[in-house]
Amino acid sequence: MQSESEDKHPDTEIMQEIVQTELESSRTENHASKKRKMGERVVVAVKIAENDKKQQRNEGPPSDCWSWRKYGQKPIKGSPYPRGYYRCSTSKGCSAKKQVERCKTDASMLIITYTSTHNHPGPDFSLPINQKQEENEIDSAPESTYTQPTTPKQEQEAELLPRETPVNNSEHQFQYSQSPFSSTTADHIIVNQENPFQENLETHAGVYSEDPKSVVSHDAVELSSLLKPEENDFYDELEELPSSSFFTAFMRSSFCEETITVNPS
DNA sequence: CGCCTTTGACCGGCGC
DNA sequence: GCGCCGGTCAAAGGCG
Repeated sequence: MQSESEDKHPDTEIMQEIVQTELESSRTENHASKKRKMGERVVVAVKIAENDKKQQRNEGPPSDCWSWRKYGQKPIKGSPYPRGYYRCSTSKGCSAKKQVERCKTDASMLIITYTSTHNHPGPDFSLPINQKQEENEIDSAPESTYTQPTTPKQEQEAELLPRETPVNNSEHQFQYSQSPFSSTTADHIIVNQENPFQENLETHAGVYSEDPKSVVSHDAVELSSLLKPEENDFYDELEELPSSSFFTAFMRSSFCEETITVNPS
């Protein structure tokens, strides 16, 4: 499988996506007690093109501007498809990981779970080396308090949006460090609306910030309709997310190139 | 030669 | 305490 090496030429046709997060930690101790300790997670459901043989046949993860190295694969109980474990190989020491699995009821749907964060700018980023180093230093603290998930989807979405949101310098740098994106991916993305992300921005991001539950459940319905009942608890949890959660912040950052400040402390 | 995937083993968390 | 399960490690082999 050389799908990773073909990363820069994604075949993935992204038709639909649902983004959700889980918060780690003491604040969600009930959840934490149920699941293993894990950092912030961002789950992205990606529908791949039906004619995408590579994606259909195998677990070739949707491409993005990061390079990922597979470090494991495990069959998941209750799912006919294995889950692949990937680690960011763009930068040594980057703790970003992702898990790729298929929706068990819809093989064309990939469930990608991002964990941890990239502690380095994206590969195509035009930041000067010394600036990258600075950011690495800044974010080198293993359990950085302002960790926020970085998803390639985020990058792709951002690329589709007009960059009309200037932010102040330091924040902008951070945003880049957490959410770099490459122009090499966007032209491969086919969406089923003229500007779905713009619409998302208007219809989702705004609502998320006010009432995440309603939107989350709305989106969850779409995916949960594809899932077997036992998978729905996944979304049940989601609905319990605090409204001021990192999820809200993530959604904001996902749909617009705005700086977010995640500072739990 | 370096980087990647594959795959079985290992480990720790969790439920019973 | 035990077994199940998910996540990670690491050796081996492949590929460009």
